[in-house]
Amino acid sequence: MTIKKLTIKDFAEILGVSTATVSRAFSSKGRISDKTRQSIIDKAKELGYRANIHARNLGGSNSSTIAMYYPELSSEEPDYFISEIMMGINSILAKNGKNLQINPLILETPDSVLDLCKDQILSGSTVGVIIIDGAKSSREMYNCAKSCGIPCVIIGPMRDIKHNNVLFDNKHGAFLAGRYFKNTGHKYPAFIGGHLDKDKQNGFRDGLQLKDNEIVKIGSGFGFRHGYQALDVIVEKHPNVDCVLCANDSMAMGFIKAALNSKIKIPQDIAVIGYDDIRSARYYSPALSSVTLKPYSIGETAALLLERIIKGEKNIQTEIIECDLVVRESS
Amino acid sequence: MTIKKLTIKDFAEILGVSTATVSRAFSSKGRISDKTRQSIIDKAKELGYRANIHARNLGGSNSSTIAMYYPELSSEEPDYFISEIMMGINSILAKNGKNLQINPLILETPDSVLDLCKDQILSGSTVGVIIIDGAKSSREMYNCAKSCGIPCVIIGPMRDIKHNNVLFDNKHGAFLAGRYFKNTGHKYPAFIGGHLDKDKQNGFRDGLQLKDNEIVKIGSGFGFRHGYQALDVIVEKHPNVDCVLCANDSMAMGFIKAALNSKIKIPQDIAVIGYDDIRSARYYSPALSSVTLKPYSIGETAALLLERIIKGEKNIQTEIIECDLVVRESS
DNA sequence: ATATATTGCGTAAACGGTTACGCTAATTTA
DNA sequence: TAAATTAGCGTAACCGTTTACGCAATATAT
Repeated sequence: MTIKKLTIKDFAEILGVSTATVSRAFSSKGRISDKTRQSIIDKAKELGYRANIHARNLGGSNSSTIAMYYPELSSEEPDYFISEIMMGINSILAKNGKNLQINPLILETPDSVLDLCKDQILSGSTVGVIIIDGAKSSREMYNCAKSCGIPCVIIGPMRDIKHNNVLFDNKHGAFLAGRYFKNTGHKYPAFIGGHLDKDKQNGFRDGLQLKDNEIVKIGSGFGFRHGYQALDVIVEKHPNVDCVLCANDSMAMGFIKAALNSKIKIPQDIAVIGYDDIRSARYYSPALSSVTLKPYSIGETAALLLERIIKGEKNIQTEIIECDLVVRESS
Repeated sequence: MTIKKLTIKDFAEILGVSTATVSRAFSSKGRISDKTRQSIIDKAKELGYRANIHARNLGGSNSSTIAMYYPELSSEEPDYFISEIMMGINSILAKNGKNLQINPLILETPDSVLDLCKDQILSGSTVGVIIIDGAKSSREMYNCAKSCGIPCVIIGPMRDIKHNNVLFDNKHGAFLAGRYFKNTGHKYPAFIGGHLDKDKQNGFRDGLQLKDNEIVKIGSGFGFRHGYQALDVIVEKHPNVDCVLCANDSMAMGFIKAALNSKIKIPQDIAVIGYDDIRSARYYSPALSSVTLKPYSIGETAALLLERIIKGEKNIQTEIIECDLVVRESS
């Protein structure tokens, strides 16, 4: 049933031209008359000729797929923040005829998977790489791409990388939340988030003008469930907490839901601020206050940046994503 | 800066063996002693030799990337349903050393993009295909994969395809919602959703035991925003509506948010049921009633199915995803 | 008009692997 | 112990492109 693929040789023969001419018709390089090119393209459509991608890449032209690596923090709950970034990236790439290949990097990514990822990069199967920081192995992937000279942009707070990345200042974002709580007269803050959130913790502390030990810290994961469970800890061990910053919006929603279930009023009893401002935040009720990172547009920005690098621009300045506090109903 | 890649020839020469032997060390076919294989693998790790993926594929072995095509209904709002499916798929694939390549099919996908997608399939750049139905061109991609003899599973309500797909019975799901509304004494139903939702509309109608024209239908898109806007239409044109089924959860959340903003009580004034049961549904407040499709596990199921097909199983029965109505606080 | 540059295309050598085939050495069978 | 089989490896053809190079024909400059 599978039809034998038409190769360039067959196709060229039918047309009575050389394979080189056919190849040139589809490439932007090389010399060929417009007339010939057009007639070849037409004929290709008619006969269903398509160049084999692998042969193409082997031959020298370069691939059109971009690899993306993202941390998979939880396997049971989807990460909307990353999903939104991904969609943003893809919206740009698809426009320009590129494909996105996505690779989860779990906390303890097995070597086998890491190997496969490196294969992609090392084999030139990929023209560019976008890494969302967060996994232990993200750094490794970055180094791998770098040492291969493959265009690469990093999304996240990898501070030491000065060029070609899109960075958001989590410390500042959390600072805004802290300052807001202080200004609105809240006294007993809690931070819900994981070990990866040092920046946010510090910013929050500074905004509140408190010491580290004056802030309750709870954290075991990043999903709705973890936010939900955090309420118990607050109720049982820290009942006087009156404001909470969550490291992402999912946790904030989980937390609020648990609070409402326990007849705790949001924001009257506890004011809550989330982080990332995923699309659904404003539709939550109470509408979620959040530090806005605009994940969809982060994705777009990253993709655009990558395309500039691929085109050859050098040392592009890091794009800093402005983060703002959007106060809605939950605080 | 870019290091010259070690080719199989160079590598073989260093080891003092032939390229064939090196190749065999990494493939599962061919005859080679365990001792030689091990020493080659060790040496490869040491020297950093990696086979070029394109050459590999050209030579004859097959790729390890799976292409996924999904409809991009809205470019401004992320589709959590699809994101969750995607994560589910990837969780399985990553475990088995495969990569996922994702390709949005927008309503009017330009030919250029479609071409690129077909390239993937036709060039054998891909071992398998997963299609989420919904875009006009999904069918086209399906036919393309089929005619190339490439393993393919479809997620969605493409009824006429009897084998190798993951199907959910939207008509039944919506029926459950309709019946529930009827049983709980609701009289004036509305359906919010787009033109793609004929099945849901019909099922809803049957569950309600009403005629088509007795149900208000509103719909212009699939995002939070569209749900939000739908409320205006209800308030202005159909003020007696007392229950609403939305074609997905995002719209339901948007709708509820708008209602709450207008002091309309959910579920007392209007009962709302969503569709898909995305992860955040249960954390919404009021917790969203929804027809559960468990998108994450749909993704897992599809990936598992595809792997069986790739392994050679034939005519695997369609996996039917049971849909259930989960009643929470919004209805 | 001739000299020179350019255009359009074909020939054939890469690109970096896989694998059919063949040969020798080791093992099994009778 | 000889014959038959098998295991282990090398040689070289092949996968389907791209592209450097070369040559004629055409366009441009002098």
